[in-house]
Amino acid sequence: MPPTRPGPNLSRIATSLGVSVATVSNALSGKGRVSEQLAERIKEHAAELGYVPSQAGRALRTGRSGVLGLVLPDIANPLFPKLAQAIEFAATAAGYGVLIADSRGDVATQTEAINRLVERGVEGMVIIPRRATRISAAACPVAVIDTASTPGNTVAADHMQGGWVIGNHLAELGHRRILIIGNNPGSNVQNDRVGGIRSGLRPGMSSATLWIETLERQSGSGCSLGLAEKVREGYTAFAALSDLQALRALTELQRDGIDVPSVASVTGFDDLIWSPVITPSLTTVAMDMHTIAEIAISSLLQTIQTRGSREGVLVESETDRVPMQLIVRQSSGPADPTRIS
Amino acid sequence: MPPTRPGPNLSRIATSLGVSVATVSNALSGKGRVSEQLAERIKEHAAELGYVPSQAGRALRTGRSGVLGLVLPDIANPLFPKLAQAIEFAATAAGYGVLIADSRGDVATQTEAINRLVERGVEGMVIIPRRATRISAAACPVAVIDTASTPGNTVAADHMQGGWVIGNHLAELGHRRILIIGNNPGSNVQNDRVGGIRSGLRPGMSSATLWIETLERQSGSGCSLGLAEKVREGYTAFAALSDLQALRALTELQRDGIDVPSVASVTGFDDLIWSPVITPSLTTVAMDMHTIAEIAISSLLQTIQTRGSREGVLVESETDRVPMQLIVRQSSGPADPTRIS
DNA sequence: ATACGGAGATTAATCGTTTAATCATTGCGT
DNA sequence: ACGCAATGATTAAACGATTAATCTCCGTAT
Repeated sequence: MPPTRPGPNLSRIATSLGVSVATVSNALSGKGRVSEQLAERIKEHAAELGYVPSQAGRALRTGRSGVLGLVLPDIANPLFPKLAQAIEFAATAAGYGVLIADSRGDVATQTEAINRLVERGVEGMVIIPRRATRISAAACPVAVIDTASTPGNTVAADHMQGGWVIGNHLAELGHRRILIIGNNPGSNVQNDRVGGIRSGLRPGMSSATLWIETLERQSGSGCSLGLAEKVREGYTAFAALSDLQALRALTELQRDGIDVPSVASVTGFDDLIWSPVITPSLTTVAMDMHTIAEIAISSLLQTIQTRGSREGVLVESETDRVPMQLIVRQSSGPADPTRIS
Repeated sequence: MPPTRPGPNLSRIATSLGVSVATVSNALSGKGRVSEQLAERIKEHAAELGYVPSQAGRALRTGRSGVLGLVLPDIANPLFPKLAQAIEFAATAAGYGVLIADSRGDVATQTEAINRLVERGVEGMVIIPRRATRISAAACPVAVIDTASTPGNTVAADHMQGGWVIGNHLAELGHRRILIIGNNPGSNVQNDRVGGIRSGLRPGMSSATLWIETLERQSGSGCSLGLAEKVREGYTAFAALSDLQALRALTELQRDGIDVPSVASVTGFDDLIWSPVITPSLTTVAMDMHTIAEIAISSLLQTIQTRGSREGVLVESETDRVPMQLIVRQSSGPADPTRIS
């Protein structure tokens, strides 16, 4: 009982016009030798019938599914919407579909998710690895988006440079003591950002780093970061490694009656959805997701074309880091001259 | 030049074991009549060779692609990660893959995105419609997740009840004047929430509604909401229709030196990522994404099974609204007795 | 002895598309 | 006229999996 498919197919168009299937295929794809008029007639008729080619049939014949996989091991990451959108856009522009797979943070599930994608016949995939998990080559070309210092990284924002931009920005505003607020010391991205920030500081400036996960392991999750105390100690700027942590810092400061930015400046990373709308709006650096996705997809597709879609390769690209852009808003300002030591 | 596919297929296994393809297929699917021992041998050998069935071949023959579509017309919505995760989880559990499509807010693009999914052979799709766009039945079963008052809605959080819970919560805290803060008056979801909140208020309480988009059209985007003034007017509670607006309200109040919650309470909707970590942490109501996704997927699959995957139907489910759950945190508290009129 | 039944396997058709190979027709140069 | 090439179309063979139909034994009942 082969299920009778209702949609028109090549053969239906063919018999209906009294020509052969091959001719119809050629006419629609513009590949073989078909006369102008006939090709035109065929196209018209196909459109009339609302013909949509069966991806299944095509995939079977050509071995190309026209689908890429997107693996998100850390889907809770709030920058995911932008990323997914950019990837989907780039893939769609190239005529590909995007199959998502989520591993909910679990490494075993990640492997399984990758396998599922392979079974579904993806020609390649884009992986945003969860914290420093090493991607063992899958059964197809893989593009990794993480950070330049991650081995096997294909392309990513230039987190170092982004850090530098922030460090430099705070330096120019006259800040001397900077507290860097990160989430997890095991993250390659966050470490690169820390390094970047430090490289942007001037002689005479000092910085310390506060890791929230470490703190919360002692004081419980959702605990105070003790920033008011830090302010008393002389810190005038808080450079968070993500807008989420920046938000946490900002609200804590405000709650404790410390004005931002007149008393202390706060900066973030990634330009997440809330950054423009909070008060004060958040100074941050944005990744150029569009370009990153573009590069990831195009080098992925190039690898697929040259080496086939069944070989497990880590895709490389000429441009492996894309500059981040500083967005100055209201949360950063000149250091209070009365408070700098 | 049919590209030679490297992976083992049924026929390779068959010849390698000296049996027929059909037998191998039967053994692996457990369908036909194959002796115990032979079936065992075949399975072993298949596993050894790392056989993965070609979805293309299977899809072509059976007409079932094993793939569902997820249409997100407003992918920038920060609740997307949770949603995508829940949908992907439910679909994976049912043995389906999830193809995403984004229409970037554009209605024309939305139609095109739906068509692309159909071309890719999805058996059905889940659509989260952008603001009140009516989903004209596509060429396959469609489950809509929006709100109960949307015609054609399959399942959604019970936004009315969620609103009621918030209204009731504020009433119990002794608030009298409530300002409801929404984004867009054209959103079904937001309107249901407004109605819900009002229904939770007690006699003697009053509420007004502030639509941010309307305000921004006059005063420019990112403008102040003028909440300090509202506080002076006697409002003691601000009920935002989304955590994003709640965050905006909260930071604006704090910036203006108004303490939350001792002077004014703030509540949100959706329990977005930042709600637990800001200071004060945000009182909100959460959607049960897991259950919603579960219901959407299972009724979608049921429709596909009974009516086939080529008929454009709006899927219905017995349970069309899933209760929301109040999460009381620090941003809401008793109304200041000296300030209630 | 013959027919029957059933288990265990194979044959072959089919899904829809692509494409190399082939065939038929016509025009054109010598 | 005859061969040759170009053009326009057809034939047929895949791709890989599924499945209805068929075939082959072999044991057993009539």
